[in-house]
Amino acid sequence: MMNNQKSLDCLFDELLSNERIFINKEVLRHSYTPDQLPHRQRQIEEVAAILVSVFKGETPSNIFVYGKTGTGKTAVVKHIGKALVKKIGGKFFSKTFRDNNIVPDYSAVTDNDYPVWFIYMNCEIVDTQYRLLAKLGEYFGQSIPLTGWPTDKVYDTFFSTLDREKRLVIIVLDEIDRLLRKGSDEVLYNLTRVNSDLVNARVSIIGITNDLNFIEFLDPRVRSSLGEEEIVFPPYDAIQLQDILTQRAKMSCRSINLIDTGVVPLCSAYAAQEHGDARRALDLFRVAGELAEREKSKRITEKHVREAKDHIEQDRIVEVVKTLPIQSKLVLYSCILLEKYEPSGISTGEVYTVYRDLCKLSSSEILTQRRISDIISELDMLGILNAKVVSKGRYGRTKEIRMGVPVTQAKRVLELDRKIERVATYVPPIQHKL
DNA sequence: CGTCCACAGGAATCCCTGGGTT
DNA sequence: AACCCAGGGATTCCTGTGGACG
Repeated sequence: MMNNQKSLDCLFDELLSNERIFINKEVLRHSYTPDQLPHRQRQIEEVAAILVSVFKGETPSNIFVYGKTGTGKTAVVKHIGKALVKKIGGKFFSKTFRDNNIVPDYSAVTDNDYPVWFIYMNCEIVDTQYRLLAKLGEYFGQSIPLTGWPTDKVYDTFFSTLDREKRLVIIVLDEIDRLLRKGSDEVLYNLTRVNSDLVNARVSIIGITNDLNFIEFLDPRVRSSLGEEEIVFPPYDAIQLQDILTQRAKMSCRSINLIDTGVVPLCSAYAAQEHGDARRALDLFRVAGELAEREKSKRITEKHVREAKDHIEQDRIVEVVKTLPIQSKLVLYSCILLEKYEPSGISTGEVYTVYRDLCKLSSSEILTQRRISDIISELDMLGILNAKVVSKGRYGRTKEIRMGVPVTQAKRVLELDRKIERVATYVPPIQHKL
């Protein structure tokens, strides 16, 4: 009978634990734009105040928006785009491109006086002048191949279709710094001064970036044009993050009671440490919830949040290392092998000699030291390595390289690669300190 | 105080891929 | 088929440099 009793309890337990915590995880995704944007009222008003000239039939000033990642820049701009289009009475349209990559559901056309277009572009994906112009051209119904044409032809086609009728085009360039990176600020220059050549159409640009130094590297002419209006998004503090997270948590969970009281504050505190990144807070919360569900826990607890914090970092490392090109893997592996002997920092030269041996052993192509130097810098930017330029006086200048992630873990992931596996038995020549 | 190491890192160029036009 | 074009990775050639050593 005791047995019976127990199994009945278990039955309920099981039923209860089968009920999931989340009912809608969508709202926790980065791509989701909520209707309410807490603690961004001021920024919304600022942007709106500039764009209001649309209603007076004027061309709004160009806007430059900057702030760290996860401070709501993109969300605010999209939000306003939506509101703007709604107000004018336009209809949202979405368009699937041939590469069916971007479906901009917040771009819009109205038929009031003349059409207003609100176009959102993420320059992380559309990151060269050719691609940007081609993409813009596509919006206006031009069919431009993904590659092949000379750029000036792409520009001309874009320009002439744009100017075919009277219209106002607001172009949002998110992650605009990507366009500058490696190369041409030509597009920006052309786009910012396109108005002087246009007869019918008008263009205004909203540039978004999280790179605060970005402006300094801009061509002065572009800078002054793009920065007609500047709007700064300060990082959220822990309290503000709590508000944001609470709002989303309510939407995503079956019941707010499934969340321990410490959970939201803890997520927010962690995120606040990382320059107030709201995305981070959302990620932490989502992963914590997923972990809770996985272990059939009825509630999300602070323990889950702490686990989530590790989990996210681990996942990132595994993902990044796993998808590295083979040359980068070989370089990283060289660093790992050397790290044992020189934990205080490895030099580029040392890495290169080991790397060369590894290449021979795995019959890979040997790249030049110049290139390896760049690869090391790339790994540094990914946070997998820490490379600092130091001068050792009489003994030259070099990068002092350390591991940026746990060695054993990185090693394990690298050795999943067949080519790396083949060189796993290699032992670097013994280094001696001076 | 000047030298000189061991590279850093910029610039021009090449090579290759995927796609165009004639 | 012959030739042009953009863009990304790589090479070649190069000038620049912080500071310990002598």
